[in-house]
Amino acid sequence: MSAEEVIVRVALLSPPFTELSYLLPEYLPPEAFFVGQRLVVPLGKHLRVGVLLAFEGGAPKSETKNFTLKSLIWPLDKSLLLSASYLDLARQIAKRHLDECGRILSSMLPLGLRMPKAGLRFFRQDGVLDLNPAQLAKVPPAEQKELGLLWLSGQAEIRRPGQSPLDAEFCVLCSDPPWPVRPAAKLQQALLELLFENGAISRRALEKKLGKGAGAALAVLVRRGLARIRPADPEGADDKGRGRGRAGEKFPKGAGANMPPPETANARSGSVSFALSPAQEQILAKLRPAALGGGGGAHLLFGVTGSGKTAVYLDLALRVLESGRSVLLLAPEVALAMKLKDEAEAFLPFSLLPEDRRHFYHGYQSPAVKERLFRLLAGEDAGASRLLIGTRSALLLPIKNLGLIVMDEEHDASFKQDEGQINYSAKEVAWFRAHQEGALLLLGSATPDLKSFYAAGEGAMPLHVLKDRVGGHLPEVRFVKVGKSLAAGADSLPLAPESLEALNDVVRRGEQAVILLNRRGYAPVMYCLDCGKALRCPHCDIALAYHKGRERMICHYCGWSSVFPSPCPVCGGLNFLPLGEGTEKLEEGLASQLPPGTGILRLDRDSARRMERLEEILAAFARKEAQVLVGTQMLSKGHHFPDVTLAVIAGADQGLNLPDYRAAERVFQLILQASGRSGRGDRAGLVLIETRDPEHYCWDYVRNADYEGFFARELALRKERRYPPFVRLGLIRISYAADYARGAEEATALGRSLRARAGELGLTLLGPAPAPLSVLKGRMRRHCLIKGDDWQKMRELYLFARRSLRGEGLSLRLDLDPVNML
DNA sequence: CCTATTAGGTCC
DNA sequence: GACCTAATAGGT
Repeated sequence: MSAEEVIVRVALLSPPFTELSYLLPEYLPPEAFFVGQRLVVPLGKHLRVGVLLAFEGGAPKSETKNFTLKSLIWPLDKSLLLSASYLDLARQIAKRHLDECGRILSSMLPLGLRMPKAGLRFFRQDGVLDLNPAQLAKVPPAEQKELGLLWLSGQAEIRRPGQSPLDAEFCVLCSDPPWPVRPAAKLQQALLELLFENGAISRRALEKKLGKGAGAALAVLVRRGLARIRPADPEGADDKGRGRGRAGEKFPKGAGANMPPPETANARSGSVSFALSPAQEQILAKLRPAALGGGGGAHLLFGVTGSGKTAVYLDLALRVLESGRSVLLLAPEVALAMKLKDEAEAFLPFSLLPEDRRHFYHGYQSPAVKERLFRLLAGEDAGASRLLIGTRSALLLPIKNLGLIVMDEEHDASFKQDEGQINYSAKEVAWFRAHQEGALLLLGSATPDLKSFYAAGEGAMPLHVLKDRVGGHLPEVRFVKVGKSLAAGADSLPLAPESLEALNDVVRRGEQAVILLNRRGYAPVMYCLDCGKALRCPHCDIALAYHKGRERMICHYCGWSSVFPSPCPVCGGLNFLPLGEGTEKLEEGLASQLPPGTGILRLDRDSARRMERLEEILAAFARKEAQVLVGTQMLSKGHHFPDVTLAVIAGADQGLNLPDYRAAERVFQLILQASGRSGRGDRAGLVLIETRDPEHYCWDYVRNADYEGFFARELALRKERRYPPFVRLGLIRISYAADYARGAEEATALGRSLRARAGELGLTLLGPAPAPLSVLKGRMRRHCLIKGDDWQKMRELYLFARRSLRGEGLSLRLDLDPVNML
């Protein structure tokens, strides 16, 4: 076999995400390639980006394969971007979830790094030659050879896309619904809805989604000030240049207002002091050596709201940075990450850490910004210490030389990714990263995940407790029984009379209140009075929620929406009755029940889809432009409003009856977090919890903010019912097209054979039962719940399930330790 | 008998 | 995911 025939293994970064083998092209020597390099490869008629995973040593086993190998086209990296440890991370996750490495990598990388859109520029004697990968593939061999030489001698560069104005220009929404456009302007409507749902989008993507003519519609919207076109990369190289679109920079001053401005911190750089309490000192005495020793491992910090966990994080961060290693601080939400950033900025001396080594990262940032930071961190030599603050996705950046990872609010469900097809958890990535780097992983929460707290109790990880609130008092908690207003009509009171009274008092005293209702929209159900049916999503077996502001009926599970009002699809009737209430209706109803002129703001995914709007709302409330803030669980987390003295939690029971073994834990965490919003200043706080079932065991512990009591009680229940942390839980999700007649039968048959196999493996298998959301996005869904004590056995069972499928129309997914049981 | 539609498998 | 192929249904 000729020596030139080198074969490489490549993981594709777009569907089908499989690993495939390619020959190296003749025009480049093997030395031009390395593991971790991104490559343009041909697949069928198209080009894809793949990552070089390995060089396949031996000669091709041609007799076993009935296809001819193709050569890859061209490398996309000149220097190492995806390090061995980065690939290892992806491979580990892939292995644990029985997924393709390529799919995992693709979910980890910024958009620009997965696209074969790059342009290659060659510097020849006679001038510059620009080629895209497709053109490159068609260049005659002799010339390819010449280009190969140019590449090797450094006379070539890879140009990122963005040349075309279609890619460089992003459309962004700059107004909120309802939009003043003619109902007949279908395209404009669709465009606005698209921007509302997806955020900023490039013009190319826009034209692809909405077809030709989208450009004209966009022009109209821009002219009318409803949308705007901005560069793909608003945080351009000249960082200070344009203030407008820079997401992260103008966070409400309210959040960090009690902190000294950065200049102050800078001035006293040498001896930074955050007056630490004895309790904090005591904990730090143990954590500092753990963080500085380089031994890695995870620690749990359990500290009630307001006990000063942040001070502990920042002190540790400071020490680790001083020791020359990098620090990653994670919060479950952008707004919280920003708050953390403000606090860090005030606390950490600039002399220790200049601007260019502090980074902020979150999902709202544009792909170009994400890619720039990715490249910056990947190109870094291990050495410089950096501070990176952000949300869960920041974990996927290739930051080197990590000494500390902090996950604040570690119990938060948003740390487990659940969108789309990927379901790995940030915590698992954090564990692995910490292990790789010998970094300390610090999990902090006022209401730790039961599993974490249990693990700590079992000695699996050290536990540190901060018991005392520094400043502020525990709020008083009262329960308000809501009666049988269930059948009452649309004009019933928005809240229980007792809550309204307390709310009025607070407003009259000039203080502030937050009201939490975990249901967005105006009304969760809309009945047709003519045929008595509720409006339903055509793809899911779910009632559509009425969103008054957007003038639409929306499916909260798949996002499908239709214009409202329009005739009932069943009977054509035009008389409707909205039933139940969401944040929109609550906001509206409150206006008439409070003193005239009372400011009411609403914070939920509808009102704060655009990040600028989220900031505006929080800032306006912090400036006391409104007395009442109504919102979903978005506002339960961590925001600090000193003048809030009342928190009303409406519909507190909703969560309790969900078909999920953690229902009580979630409600407990949510309410404790939310009640932490009340009475953080020097005035006493009051928390009112509206419930139909004041007897529920959960409330006893909520009343006294007794996490440990709740923990003990809940743990006993879990043990009795065989749920985590006493067993491990897995879910095999079975789905099939809704019109596939044999689906139910085949699922049952599969379940039968799985049960037998599960027995052999020592696992318990329940189901397949219809999933709680049994029809979603036009697919029937069933679940098999697996209980056992061995993840590997569950993987085996899943593999068995895949193998035993014989062309049935079923599709399967494995979800280990599911967060979402619906 | 011919064309439009769809299900299923493959891409290296 | 996007494409190709074969198999099918429906239409003239």
